[in-house]
Parts: sequence; structure tokens; C-alpha cells
Amino acid sequence: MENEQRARSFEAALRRAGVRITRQRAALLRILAAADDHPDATQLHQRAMAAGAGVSLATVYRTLSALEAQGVIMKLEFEGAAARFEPADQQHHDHMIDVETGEVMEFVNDRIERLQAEIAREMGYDIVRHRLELYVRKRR
Amino acid sequence: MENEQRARSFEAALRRAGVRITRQRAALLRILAAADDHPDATQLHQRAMAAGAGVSLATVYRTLSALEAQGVIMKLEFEGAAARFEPADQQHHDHMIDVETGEVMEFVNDRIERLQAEIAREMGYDIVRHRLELYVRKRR
DNA sequence: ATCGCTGCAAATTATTTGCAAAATG
DNA sequence: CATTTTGCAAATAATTTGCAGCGAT
Repeated sequence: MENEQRARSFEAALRRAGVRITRQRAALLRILAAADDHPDATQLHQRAMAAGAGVSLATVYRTLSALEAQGVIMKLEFEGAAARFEPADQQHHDHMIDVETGEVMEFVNDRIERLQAEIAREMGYDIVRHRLELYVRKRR
Repeated sequence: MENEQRARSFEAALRRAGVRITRQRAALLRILAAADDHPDATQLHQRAMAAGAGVSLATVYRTLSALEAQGVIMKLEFEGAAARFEPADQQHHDHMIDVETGEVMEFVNDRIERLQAEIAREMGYDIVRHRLELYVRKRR
């Protein structure tokens, strides 16, 4: 499977930055590489435990911070919920959250991206990062 | 001053909804009516105390919840910070946060609003609410 | 053999809540 | 006067951290 491939590339990035790959981190990297549902710290902890990797929740948090600092994952803070995480090795995108089911979807829109940069520029600023979330409900 | 006017209109909305106007709430409403800097609960508490209104922080939180439920104020949850609040009697707008100073600015862009609705619609959803925040740095 | 990393439990931060007393409409 | 609302302190929830021992390079 290519998830293993992805996990290895994450490890490589970390090694390059001088971050040690421990048993716990290796396990979390594989779980993150396989996740496509934006899990939160508790879910990652449960998955790691289910996978037989003994990891404490504190270590999950510490690892997530390290991975975010290295640009391997991105932290997502949606309204009224624990922080969720997603691998960062993908195209930039924004999120759409179904308020009924909690499902998180991704979307890309270049026009919006350009308009944002334009707005910031007009006000004399450069965008460092941005956050665009659409809280939606399935149309009936 | 017209802030007093605004505070009264807030009170009217609450009375209409059967919410009691206590000394503490009246004080907070005036502080909110005069605030144009998106204060958080602690700041509102400090301002209320400074204004001589004895209010507990718990009451500040409970009042803010009530005001939000009545649509009098909006709660803003920016990255890595306590929730901030702003009066809701204004045109819809999004926020731009200077990552260096923490300053919060407002902006409106109809094209972005339309594009968002379009994106949701194309995916079969209706937008319930959305959040667009630009974290920026002053251009040099 | 270093120096970073982990587990555990205790500490933080922001916010919420139970309960008896106080205040509003 | 019937209900809300308040204050206080204790409870939560998510996340962070101190410290002593363990383990990766």
C-alpha cells in the first residue's frame, strides 16, 4: 500500500530535521498516513492503542505538535470541537463541515484564494495563512 | 452618545424575548455597545469592574451566552485565543487579524460570499454559516 | 554515552455548572 | 410572588508540562 510510502516520507522529513523516530512516533505517522477523516488527538490515541502501539495521550499531543512544527501535518480547529489533524502533503484546500453529521469535506477554489490575497493587499497586508470553513446542511 | 442608543436597542430585543435586564446585564450591554475592538470575556469583565459594576466572571459568560442566543452579539473564535465578541447589529463581514499586533479588522466582499454559496450548492449543500479569517502581516 | 523522548500525574486555560441567596418583572 | 439570575466554588474539557527513567542515534 502507498500509505506506507507516505509514512516513510513523513519519517524522512522528520529525520532530516533531526527529530527522533520513536516507536510511538512511527506508529502515529502510519495512522496519520492512512487517515482521511481528519481525526482528533483522542481518536489518534485510540487508533494507536487499537493497533497495539502503547502510547500515552500526552505523547500523542507532543508528537502532533512536533509534526505540525515540521510541517508534516496541519492542525484544524473547527467550531466547538477538539482540534483535528490532516497530513500536510496535499494541495491547499479549505473545509466544509456538515453541521448535521459532522462530516468534513475538502474543496479548492482559486478565485476565492485570489480574492483574499487581493483584499489583504488593498488594505496593505500580506496573508500569512487563512481559514475558510463552510458549515453546511445537505440540501433537500 | 449613540452608544446609549445602541445599548437600549439591545435591551429592547432582550425584553422582547423575555430575558430580564439585571444591573449586570445592563452594564455589559453598555460596554458591548461601546466596544469596537472585539473583547473577550475577561476583558469585558475587567471593563465592567472598572466601570464600577460588580459582576462575576461566571455571570459575564452566562450573559454572553444569553446574548448570543438572542442574536444580540456574535462569538468569534480566532486561532489560539479566548473567544471574542462583537455586537451583531451590523452588516455581515469577515475578519482579518494582524498576526504581529493581534489587531482585528473587518472587511466585506460580496464576490467571495457568492462564490462560497456557489461552491456549497454545487456539492449539494446550503450554507448555514461560514467563517473566513485572514491572518495577515503588514506589507513592508 | 548523550540528549531527546516517554509516561504519569499534576497543572493550565477557558468555560460551564450546582446550589442557595438575591433580584426582576 | 414566581422565576430568573447571580456569586462562589467546584467541575469540565482539551491540552500542556515537570520530572525521573528510557531509548534512539
